[in-house]
Amino acid sequence: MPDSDTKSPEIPKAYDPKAIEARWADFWVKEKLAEPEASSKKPPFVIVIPPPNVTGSLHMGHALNNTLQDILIRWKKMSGFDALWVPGTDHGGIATQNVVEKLLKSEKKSRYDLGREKFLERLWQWKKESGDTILMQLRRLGCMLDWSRTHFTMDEKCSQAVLRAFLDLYKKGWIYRGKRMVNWCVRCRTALSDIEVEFEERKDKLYHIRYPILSGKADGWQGKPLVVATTRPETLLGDTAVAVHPDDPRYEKIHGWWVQLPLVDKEIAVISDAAVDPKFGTGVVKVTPAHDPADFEMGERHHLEQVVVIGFDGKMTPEAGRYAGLSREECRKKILEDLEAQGLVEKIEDYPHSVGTCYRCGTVIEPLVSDQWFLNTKEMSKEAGDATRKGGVKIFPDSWTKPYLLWMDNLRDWCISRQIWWGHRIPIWYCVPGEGPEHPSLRTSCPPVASADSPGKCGRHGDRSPEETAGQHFEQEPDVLDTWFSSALWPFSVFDWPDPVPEFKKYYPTSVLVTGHEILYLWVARMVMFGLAFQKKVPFSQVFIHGIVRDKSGKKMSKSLGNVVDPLVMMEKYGTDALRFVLASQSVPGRDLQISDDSFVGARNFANKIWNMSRFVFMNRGTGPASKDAPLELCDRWILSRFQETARSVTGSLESYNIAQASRTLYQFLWSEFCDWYVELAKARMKESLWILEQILSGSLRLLHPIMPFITEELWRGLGRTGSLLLEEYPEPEPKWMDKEAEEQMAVLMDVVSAVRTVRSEMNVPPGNKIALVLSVAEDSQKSFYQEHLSYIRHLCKAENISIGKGLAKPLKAATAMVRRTQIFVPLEGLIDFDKEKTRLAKEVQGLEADLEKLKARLSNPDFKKNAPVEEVQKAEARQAESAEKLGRMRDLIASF
RNA sequence: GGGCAGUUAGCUCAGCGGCAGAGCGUCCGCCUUACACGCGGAGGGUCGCAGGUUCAAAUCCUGCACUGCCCACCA
Repeated sequence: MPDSDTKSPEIPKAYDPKAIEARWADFWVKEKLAEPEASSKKPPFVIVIPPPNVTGSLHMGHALNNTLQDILIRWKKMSGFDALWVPGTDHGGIATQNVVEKLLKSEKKSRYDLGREKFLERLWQWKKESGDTILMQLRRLGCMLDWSRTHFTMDEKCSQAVLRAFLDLYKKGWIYRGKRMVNWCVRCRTALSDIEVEFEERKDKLYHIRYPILSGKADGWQGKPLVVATTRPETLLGDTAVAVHPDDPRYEKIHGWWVQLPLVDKEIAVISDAAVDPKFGTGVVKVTPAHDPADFEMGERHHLEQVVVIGFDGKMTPEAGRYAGLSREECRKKILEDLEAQGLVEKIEDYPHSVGTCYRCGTVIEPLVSDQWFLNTKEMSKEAGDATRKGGVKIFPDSWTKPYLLWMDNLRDWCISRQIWWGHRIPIWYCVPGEGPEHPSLRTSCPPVASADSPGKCGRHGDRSPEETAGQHFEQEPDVLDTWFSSALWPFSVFDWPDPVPEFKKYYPTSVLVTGHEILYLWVARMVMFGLAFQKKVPFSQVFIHGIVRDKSGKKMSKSLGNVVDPLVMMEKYGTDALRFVLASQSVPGRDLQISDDSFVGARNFANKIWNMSRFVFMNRGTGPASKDAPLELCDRWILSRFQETARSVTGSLESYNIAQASRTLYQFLWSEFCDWYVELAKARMKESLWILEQILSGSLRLLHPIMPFITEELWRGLGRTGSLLLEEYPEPEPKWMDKEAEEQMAVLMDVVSAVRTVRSEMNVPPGNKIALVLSVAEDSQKSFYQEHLSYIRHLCKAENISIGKGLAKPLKAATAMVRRTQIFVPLEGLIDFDKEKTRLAKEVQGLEADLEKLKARLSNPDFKKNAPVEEVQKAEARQAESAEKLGRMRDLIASF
């Protein structure tokens, strides 16, 4: 018996991804297959990568995001498009600065110890190491990125784009500086925008605190304190009023009274404001204008004093008197102790509520008043919303359109300044006299100057004599821009705007943006706004939103939870194609992905199955030439038809971004149809089948290539082809090979074979034993059909001496007896009851016909078309077409019996 | 408080008007000359609950329950 391993020593029995992956990844780069053909007449298909932050290495979310993009790029390239995928990385603002600060911490240093310049040097050094790692890892994933266009959000070109964009917006008056309450992270020591705050549900306490009443002797209030409810007793030190709802009958007599602020020698007024919810707590609220956004606004309305008791470092300020220097948490504890001591705590309730935290470090946000730069997005967001409503930006799945528009329509001004050092320094210059407060704006009375370079003079001092302006110099705004500012320019900064490369016209707007829903507002919405503002065109016409990678139990993967599945480890262990297949086959539109270590085994096995199926074909090529001219018989017609249907379905799924469906269709076809049935049948008639085997294999490799590029390239070579699959055409379904009759007939035979196998198994006939088979059919007319395909049944059931008769039905007991003589009797009457099937189908056809009649009547009614909403009419028409098509299919099916 | 998903086999999930499915796990039998990372077979389901529409509902509509996510100045 010839051993297959000695027969083809160069093809190992088990697929070993490691042996080939690096080779192909290099090949694609070396052959410049990812570079577009700008001068070709092919229509462009362009994706710009969501640039990973340079914070470390590739995680599963990156692997998913980039696998999906690569699938689209490869598919479109094979489908005749001029495909371009632009790579790059993001400086990542706070996220990256935090990473380096953590490194410094291990050296027991802070960024202030190093100073701005030295600290930035460290960051650039880190960027160099981390950024290139990520790009290399993307290459290992197989990503067909055009590396010659790699950008970094802080490189020279992107910085030019940021500068230009800032100055344009500043000139329009949309960027302004203002003293506002912002979300302050006391750990990162910077302001954050509203969407950079993440709310976290916490089991907290609601403290009811007594504020003694000082004035008034109206009925019922003698000696009683006013009780306020708060979750933050420590802010009491900054209270400048208490408030009630104007129409609250319980408190209508006490408006304008005075109460004693506990622990502080201070009297504060009772004000009335409609923002107070009478149903909350006691209906009385303490007002701390310096430390709560709602109170801040209330303070503005009532001209209340702002008493800052918590500083930018999260510690109590000197204003907090004897509590100064304590942290927020310590202060709360101390305050409560002191209040208890004075009997001023009425009660403490459990109170679950959500607390704002920093999206980068998780520290509880402190609302603080500070000077910040803001971008008024009113006009931009309106334009962006309208563009989306008009269909200029289509979001898949559509369920995200509504929340996206809701956000866009309710935008408040964007706080774009950050008090960190890593990022684009704001191009504003102040003309200042000399030493003084830290921030240059506090040292000058001159208006700030927006400029690309350090300006030589400001508007006010420009025409004065040098003596008058002695000591005057210019200092740049120390703040940097929110990292998402440069991200919002990404779709055109990668093409070197404001001095774009010549092919910019062809490649902008891009085709599709592929991203997870967690940055829909943070990034996608802002790209649309900036695209319209600076290019007058939306940056992409489609947005493909994929899910978030979660662990086995549905939790988000995070280092702190220790539930991360590292894509690099999985690639190493199971192969990159297996990783890609897992991610692809789990990417159901609108759903998050749940991935665990063992998700990969199935995908690895699938790769191995394809490997061995191909190996089988290769082995048989050696036995003789494939005969193109062998007449096609049923199983050939069947598999050819199934292949066309598979190609049709896969393309359709890809077009609607249903990557999971495309992957599963291919899996099902290759394993359960091609391998399990056709390849088995082919063994009995290799000479006649070889050509079809090769055809289907070659087509399948092409169909599968975008999802599993490595193994398919390797097998393509094994098939004796040269070049890359990327240069081959993506299979299109050919109607001439569609064969409903063959599919129906094969389905019947497959059912028969299954039935026989079941009986064999139930009767404990060893798989190796041949059996004699008696098939009992319902009608004489069916005999010829089975007779004609006896060889299939013989081969797949290991049967010989098959006899077919009509009405041979006997109880299964009889079959048992017969098995002893290795004869199996299989009644087919019950298995495939043609009459019953026909009746069922006839009923369905009747239903469809009735439905169609009704629709027709409705649509031909002129009143309906006139009065019904447009969508209603369209829906009816669509349903009519659908039903008609289905009816046709049904009738064909019945006819095939 | 508002919005959006989800609830289908022991587990993870497809299906989304026309015969309830896959992978994994379980059980039985097989190293059948591509593959034991494999082959054949079996068992396993009131499709969350309650109504409604329909000739026909896991699928469409209404309500409810639970889970998750997003949004909101829950002091």
